[in-house]
Amino acid sequence: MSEPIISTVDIVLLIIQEDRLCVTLSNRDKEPYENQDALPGGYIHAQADRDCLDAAVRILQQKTGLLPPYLEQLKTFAGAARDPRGWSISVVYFALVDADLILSATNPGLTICPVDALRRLPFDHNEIIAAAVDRIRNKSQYSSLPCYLAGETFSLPRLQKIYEACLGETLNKVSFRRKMDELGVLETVAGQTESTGAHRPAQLYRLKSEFKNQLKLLVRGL
Amino acid sequence: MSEPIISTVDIVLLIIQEDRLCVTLSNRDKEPYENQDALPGGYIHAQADRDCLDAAVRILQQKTGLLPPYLEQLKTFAGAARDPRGWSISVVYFALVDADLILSATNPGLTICPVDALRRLPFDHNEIIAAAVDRIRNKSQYSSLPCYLAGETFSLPRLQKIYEACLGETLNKVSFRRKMDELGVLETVAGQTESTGAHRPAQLYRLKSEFKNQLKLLVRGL
DNA sequence: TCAAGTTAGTTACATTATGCAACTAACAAA
DNA sequence: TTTGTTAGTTGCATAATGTAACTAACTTGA
Repeated sequence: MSEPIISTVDIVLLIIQEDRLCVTLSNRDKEPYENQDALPGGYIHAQADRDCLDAAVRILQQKTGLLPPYLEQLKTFAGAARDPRGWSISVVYFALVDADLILSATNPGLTICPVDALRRLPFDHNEIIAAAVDRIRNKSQYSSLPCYLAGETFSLPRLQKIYEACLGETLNKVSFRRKMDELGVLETVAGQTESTGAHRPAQLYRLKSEFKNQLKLLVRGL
Repeated sequence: MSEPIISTVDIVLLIIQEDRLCVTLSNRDKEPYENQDALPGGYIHAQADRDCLDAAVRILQQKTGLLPPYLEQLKTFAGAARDPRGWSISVVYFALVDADLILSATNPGLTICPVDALRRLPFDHNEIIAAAVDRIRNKSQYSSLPCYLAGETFSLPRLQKIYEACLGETLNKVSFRRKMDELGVLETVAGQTESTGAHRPAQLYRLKSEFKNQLKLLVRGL
């Protein structure tokens, strides 16, 4: 039979702040590591949660008060050594959301930290965040994933900055615009604005409604 | 606190047989679904297994008697509805191995079945296998993953057939050979052989030793 | 011994994708 | 109305990819 194993869900909630990829940490209100910042997480409730995604949505709601437009299972971290309480399983999800939604929520226990400037975190949370960054970096190469880090509407120059933050490298402007065009997930919005200064204002775009909650992959032959 | 949750590991062991992608099923020796074919799996032993990978290796060894050259975590399937015993978590791995290794093992409880000709399986195992096929199809587009389905040595025409079985489409010969060359994971082996008929024999290749157990990804800019 | 059949592997070229530099456009501020 | 700054486009050089047609190496059978 199965031994008693601690079963939890943790969430890597990523946002863009000042053109940098950042993770949202939550101050722990219980032992172990009470009062330290760590990934938002919690126990799976076999009574309340129909599946893991349910648990992730519930926990995210409790800790941050929001339902992100993008939520995907990342990986499961398990073993005897990762939690002082003993053998544990953590099913980890990663979520993408517009930074403004978090900042406007003003949840007191939350901290935002750039993923490349993290200090040592409890459990194996540094390793988990590294896996999430790997995943988003990989998917950003051929998908519209980073769009979920932008708000409802955004300019292409801003979206390019977001892609660059995800990928950790600068991109060519013309190539980027061509690629977004051929992905076909964006549409212009009538009023253009985003006039942030003494220069030509940028056209605003939004995700086409049919892509509001899914990935469009660009399939490329071998 | 956490409720008691059944914690298991299941494995999608993929091989190529007659140029088709096939999955290895194991006859269940216990309830539920006793005597039916399903994915090889078993309970996590908190005492014996240091982590999930440990458990996967142990279970694979028990059920098939082999250690595959490639083993990667696929996804975790969990919920109240997937197992008649109640709320369960299954951390699923997928493994790739040369078909000859399985066929020579002659483990009596094993069945090989093409992934596109599966009947209804116990639990959510059809869904799990579909996820594994998705993953390998995706990774086959830009990595050397399918090489682990070939044996120690293989010809390029045979490797191309394997890639085609993984991707579910035919490939261009010249493009395929160019891509394998630029991936840089293969080396020729002196004696060429694989003369299977009245025609020119094919050069044999093998994975360079530094790639025997890892993926070489071709990074492609956005 | 040599022609026919079959698969392996290469070459040459057309087509498409990508990267870059230089351009024009649209605004604010002075 | 000139200047500075960012948005967006155009044209072209270079690189990647797909295709057809080739040559190479073998076995078999006349």
